Amino acid sequence: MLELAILGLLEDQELHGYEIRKRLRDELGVFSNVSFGSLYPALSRLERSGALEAVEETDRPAAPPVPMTGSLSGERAAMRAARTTSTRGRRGRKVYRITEEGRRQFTVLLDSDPGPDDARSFGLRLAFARYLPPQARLRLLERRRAQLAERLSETRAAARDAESRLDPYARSLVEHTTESTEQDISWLDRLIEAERARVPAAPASTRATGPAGAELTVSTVVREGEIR
Amino acid sequence: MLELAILGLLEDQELHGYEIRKRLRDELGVFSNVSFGSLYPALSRLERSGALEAVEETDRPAAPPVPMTGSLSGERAAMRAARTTSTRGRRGRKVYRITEEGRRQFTVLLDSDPGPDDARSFGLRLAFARYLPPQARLRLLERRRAQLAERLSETRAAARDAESRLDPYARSLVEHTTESTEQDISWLDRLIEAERARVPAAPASTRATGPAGAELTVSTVVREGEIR
DNA sequence: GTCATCATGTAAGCCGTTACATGATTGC
DNA sequence: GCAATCATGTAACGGCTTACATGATGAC
Repeated sequence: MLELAILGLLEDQELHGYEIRKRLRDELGVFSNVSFGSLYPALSRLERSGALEAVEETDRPAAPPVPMTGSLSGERAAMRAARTTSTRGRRGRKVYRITEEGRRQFTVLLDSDPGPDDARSFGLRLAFARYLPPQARLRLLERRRAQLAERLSETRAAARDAESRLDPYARSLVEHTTESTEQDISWLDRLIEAERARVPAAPASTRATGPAGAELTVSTVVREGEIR
Repeated sequence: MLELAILGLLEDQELHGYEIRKRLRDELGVFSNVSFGSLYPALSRLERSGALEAVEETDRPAAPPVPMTGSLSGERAAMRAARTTSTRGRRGRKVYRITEEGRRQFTVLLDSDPGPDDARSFGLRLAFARYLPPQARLRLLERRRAQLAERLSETRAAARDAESRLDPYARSLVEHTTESTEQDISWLDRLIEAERARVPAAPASTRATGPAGAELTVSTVVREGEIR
């Protein structure tokens, strides 16, 4: 999940760790305040797996790759020079760039079914939906809709059973959750409709017409970024 | 969190593990499908800490306390007898009962501030709100409201900055999330109002009148139980 | 000079998960 | 007899958190 988010951010531009954290918080809303304790190890993993390549930033933006020399003193000197000469001396920040392999991994991650989907992973995928081919985009939306619909009907069945012994607080909670889910579903319906209009040549897949049209009143929307 | 949920369920009645799992799923909605891998260890911990006491179920519901004798063979025999004689022979289920110490722990857990509150923990606490004294109930609601309000204004600020580079999908996501949060907040406002009406002798605390009245358009409701 | 912010990282731990192992009871 | 459900547990692992350690730079 975190790796998906990182790769997605780096699709657009190269960034260093600290900045990635900011974007995750402000841009994506998801992962409000990822901790460095999980961010930096994730970056290392991605680098080891060949999805990212890191460049010690020397001076100006878009500096030449500067392959690691192994000569520490040399690199220190370069850094010091950069510091004195230019815009603003920065500590050696590690700027990450996505590789072809990384792009491939991103596509795979983005399009894979996360099983019992939670809101966060859906929110994240939707935020990167522009990188998905139209049919995959539609599949993402429909999958989510189906899950919410199923949840909603289960919740309703359970609520019918337990309603009598529910106190006002629990009841209000259940009702509010149900309403929210319903709104999430109708939001998804709008997105799905818009998406179908954009791709009228939709190869009427069995999945799309089957369970999706069955019932209309399901829900539980995005609500990622809840953890803070 | 799990322990809070378990203690809350057992406030009402004694239950065995398998049944607790069901209730967690159907009644509370939270923890849809807690795994046994976390449920049973949690029960053991609670028992060790003295919050629960376990009785091997012998036969009829509401069997006499049957203090542990230490004589395994004796208990086994009782079980076997029960199996043959009565309603339906069951495997030796371990029925848990909350102790006074457990009730104390429950109260503490329920009323403690879970720091950066996530939706799940709020939902859970609200479901057990009947066990809270009125002022604590009000505090819970106001705390949650304040958190949502803060989140909302942060999201809005971030959205203003980043709006230009947001594609339609991300933008729709942000908008929908914002709306949901607003609705969550107004739901909370209704609950708070109702609560204040019930306790007109509210000792006008500084926390209540200060930040809570500042802005009206914040939100992000319950949405627990998302993980399934 | 010292404080806030930027910047990177490690270590330990929490809280949950899946997968595995076991076995009794009920219904077909 | 066999499968589904009830019932309890252990082991390994996952993904994130907090707390800690370190240090540069810029503003006051």
